[in-house]
Amino acid sequence: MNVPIHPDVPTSSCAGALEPLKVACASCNLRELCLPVGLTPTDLQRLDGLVEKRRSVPRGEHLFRNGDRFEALYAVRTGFFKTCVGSEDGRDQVTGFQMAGELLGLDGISSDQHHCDAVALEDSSVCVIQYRDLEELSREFTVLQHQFHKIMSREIVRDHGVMLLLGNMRAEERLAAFLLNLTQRLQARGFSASSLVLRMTREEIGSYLGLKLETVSRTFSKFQEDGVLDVKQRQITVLDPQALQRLISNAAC
Amino acid sequence: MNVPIHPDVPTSSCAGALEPLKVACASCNLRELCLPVGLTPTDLQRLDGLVEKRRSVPRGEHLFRNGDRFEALYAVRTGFFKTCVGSEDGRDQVTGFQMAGELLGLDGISSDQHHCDAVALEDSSVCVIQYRDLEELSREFTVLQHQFHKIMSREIVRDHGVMLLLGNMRAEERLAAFLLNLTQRLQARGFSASSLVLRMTREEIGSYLGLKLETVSRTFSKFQEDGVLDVKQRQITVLDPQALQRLISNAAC
DNA sequence: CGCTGTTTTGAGCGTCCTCAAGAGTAGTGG
DNA sequence: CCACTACTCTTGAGGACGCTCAAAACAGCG
Repeated sequence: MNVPIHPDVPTSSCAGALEPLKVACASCNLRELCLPVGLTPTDLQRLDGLVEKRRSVPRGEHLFRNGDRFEALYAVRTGFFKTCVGSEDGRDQVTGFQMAGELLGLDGISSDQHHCDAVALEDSSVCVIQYRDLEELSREFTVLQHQFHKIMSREIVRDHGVMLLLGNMRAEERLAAFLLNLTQRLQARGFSASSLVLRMTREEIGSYLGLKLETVSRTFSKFQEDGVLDVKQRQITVLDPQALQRLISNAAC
Repeated sequence: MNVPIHPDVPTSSCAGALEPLKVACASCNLRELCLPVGLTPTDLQRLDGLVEKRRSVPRGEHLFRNGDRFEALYAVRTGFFKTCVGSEDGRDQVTGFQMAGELLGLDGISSDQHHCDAVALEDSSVCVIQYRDLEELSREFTVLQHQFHKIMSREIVRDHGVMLLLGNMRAEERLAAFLLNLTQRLQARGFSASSLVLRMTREEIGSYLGLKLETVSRTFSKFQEDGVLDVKQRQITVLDPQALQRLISNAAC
């Protein structure tokens, strides 16, 4: 388990059942990371109708699949997801890992059907946001509209960063960038920046980074030899974060 | 020059000066590819205020740069662009090539500043769409709002496709996918599907595909030897499009 | 405890990169 | 019109990085 520093951040242990429980964004402790960033408390009240229900997704299950009809976006409440796209000939590529407060399903807007699979990597729960409702409400709330656009744009910027990684970096640099990104996001959620538990396999990391699982494993081992990491299976301790940073900054040297 | 089949599609030859000429989307022959897809002619009339001016960008010049304040989106009217992101240590990655009817600048919404460079690869002209105006109008026109969301989502889906390419494909497959994508987009704009002129260097293609320019050149040569392409510098003729298709479908075999 | 899936590690190989030279093309100015 | 320069593209030879194939160690779970 990743150790929560802020005790009010939800952990997997409080994953709810799949009842359509009314959950107000106003009282959600993820509101500073999630869709309603920037909304005033009074706006938030009126937003209650938007997130009408939760859905829990057990580890290994799909939240949605490539080809599914698109109707809703999903905000991760607890747990951890991966998204992946597949090529015509069966290979697949992990396109991202999503944690609490992050949005899933944006790919579906383009043609009213999903273009990737979303799979829970641990027992998870999401808030279901009907896209029609979001469109309607964002016509009324300028702040919500703007925030939604920002989230989509941020996803585009993120994807461009991944392209840079896949197109230009070597194995060590890719893994370093991946780990730094993970720790930063965990830190923003109140977890330790130096100790983390990977929710995904070496193969999934490899798929995301454009590497084979053996290469990922070897690179972890090398980081351990160099004293940069302590690796015990999926339990990772970052001993020298600056070494990771140097890898991706001085990469050309 | 790519040979227009539909004579009403604009070519570079009619690139305008930089006067703030009033250009109505209603009378633009790109309207079926561009932002106002799906709007009725009467809606289009009311949209006139949105695209208030054009801007022409000579070959080699920047439309915007990483770090520039974000204020507007740009719809390519004529010409051809590349976008690229740079890493901390100076390497850069081409993240896309944009042609007539495609939107530039979506990356800027995330933090009110641009996160990539946009460079004209030939003398080009763009329609300037003030983002504030677009937000405002899309609150009024549901169709416009939805179309805009679709365009952002499509960009995300496209980026995921590029990740798949960069993460899983080998050099020949990457170049085949690139060429098929280009010819399809040119075809949608009324150009030949078999004959095209590349607007970018081997190095830029390589950067986009995560390859070195020598590898791109070698792969072009191999395609020529195999009778799949005819390559005369940047003048490309696709002799066997199905062979390209097979490369990316049967890739694993 | 045995089964299964994940991870580690080794050895050999292939694809693409690096370095380098030369040919082709475009733009500039005499 | 032709040299001159700068840039782009092609092609070759050698090497490096990551992949493939394979086996064994390890962890999780019924």
